[in-house]
Amino acid sequence: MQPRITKENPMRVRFAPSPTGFLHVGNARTAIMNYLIAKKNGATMVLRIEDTDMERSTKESEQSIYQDLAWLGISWNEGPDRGGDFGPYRQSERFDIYRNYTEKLIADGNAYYCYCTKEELDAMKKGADGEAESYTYSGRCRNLTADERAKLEAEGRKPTVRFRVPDNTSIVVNDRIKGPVEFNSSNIGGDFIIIRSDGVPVFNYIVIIDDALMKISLVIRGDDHLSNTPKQLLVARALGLPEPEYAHLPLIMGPDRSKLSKRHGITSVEMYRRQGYLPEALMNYMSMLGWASESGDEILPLEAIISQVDLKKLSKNAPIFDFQKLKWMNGMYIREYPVPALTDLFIPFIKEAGYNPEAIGRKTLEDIVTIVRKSCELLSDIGGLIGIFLDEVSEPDSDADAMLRTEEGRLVIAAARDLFRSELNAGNFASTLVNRVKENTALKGKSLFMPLRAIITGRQKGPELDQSMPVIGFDKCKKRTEFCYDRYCK
RNA sequence: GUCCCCGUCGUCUAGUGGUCUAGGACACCGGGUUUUCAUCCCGGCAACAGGGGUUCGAUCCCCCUCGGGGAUGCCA
Repeated sequence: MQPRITKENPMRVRFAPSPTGFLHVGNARTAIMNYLIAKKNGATMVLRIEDTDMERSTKESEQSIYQDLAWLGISWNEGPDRGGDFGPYRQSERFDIYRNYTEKLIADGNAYYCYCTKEELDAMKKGADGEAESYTYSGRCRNLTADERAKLEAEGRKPTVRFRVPDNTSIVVNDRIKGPVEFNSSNIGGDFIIIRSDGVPVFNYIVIIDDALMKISLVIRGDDHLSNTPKQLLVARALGLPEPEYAHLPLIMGPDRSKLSKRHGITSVEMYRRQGYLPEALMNYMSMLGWASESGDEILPLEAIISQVDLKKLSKNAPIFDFQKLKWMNGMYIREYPVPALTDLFIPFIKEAGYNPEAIGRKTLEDIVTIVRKSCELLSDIGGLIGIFLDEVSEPDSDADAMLRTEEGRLVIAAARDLFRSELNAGNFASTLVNRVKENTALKGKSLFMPLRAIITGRQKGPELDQSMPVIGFDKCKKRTEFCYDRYCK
């Protein structure tokens, strides 16, 4: 994506993850929406790393976020990894910037030092009629004199800095998705901490500074931030900073309607990749979560999604993540993908299943992929299927075993063995085998194919038999037939 | 508790004051094609949370109730 910061097109969006673990699909959706909207409008997309939670933030997480975004096909114009005119793009590298603003807030009387300890705060909460959740900070450090401060300081207390929330002030968030949402400053929880006692600033404070300084015009983020937006807006007003527009995306839910989390299933983008989802499919599914295209089509190329995406069309309801539908969509992508490229995508999963792609050969690989893709919803599904083509003998599974023990099964085994020993050759054995067994046994349809399938593949399900047999090859098919004869017909 | 958001098939959604017998997709069920499983095709099941208004007429507009979610951290 080329940056286009022009007078005609100053739109700037940002994705601001915390590097505290793998990229979660909920965050991925936020990233995707930012990307789609940026693409649609020719906007600049900023990637900002919000790493002020020193305990949980790691460099490895940051790297994995880059990787996961890149895998999805999301690119950005400015960020820690590629620079830009509004850096640094890691909050941990911007503390000097925040310090200046904090000093200004304190000088203007919009913020003050608070010497209450965690323990004292906890005690006050508990004291509040046992209703800890309705407690708001009393503001008891609001008007400390210099002497009082010095005394507290002498006790060895390290102060936090709190933002002084004005009384009874209306704050309206003009949200592009929700519409105008009105809050009153009196019930946003009282004076909130903006600098921890260790000197590290908190998210609610610096996020608005960064958005302003990075000239973000539209903040697209999760719904969970909506309630905190008035705090951020209050900070912006106290500091005289420009306010961005907002679009709060409804949160993605799990099947039980609570915030999607690990206990609902796979939630990290990384795991989707490892399980054999195609980035295009994940991208398609997540992009379309919450709205529908005009035609009603759900499988759309990225360009079509970009041209149709629109914040106004987004549903206000929190969608439930439908693992099944994503899987279906993935299967559709696997079936439509160009075979050479698809083969490349399958290769890691073939290796994982214990087979060596180099030894198999490109031609055979592509033949296998062509046949097998119809039975795959995930790339990893090939692991359970590829052995059919490559193993010397197919050990029958329980279904196949049961089939081969029947009278019909043994009849087919015997007939096939005779044919392999007499008239069949490597030329066109596949179709000949089917037709001659049919003639010799007078079986047809299911009762012909199921035993044959069991003999050749050891399964009752799988890729199309007449296409598979030529790829498996004459020798293996013969060997497997002899194997079955020895086991079931003696 | 308080503040805020949301409420159309099980799920994702389309929909508009009358054209709605509420449409599509996933899932599920049934049928067909495939000399077989799968793919593919066809069909079926299934929803406007409830109650008041406003209106000639409400799924759609307003209010209340109920239900769900989020926020309320020296997390982001």
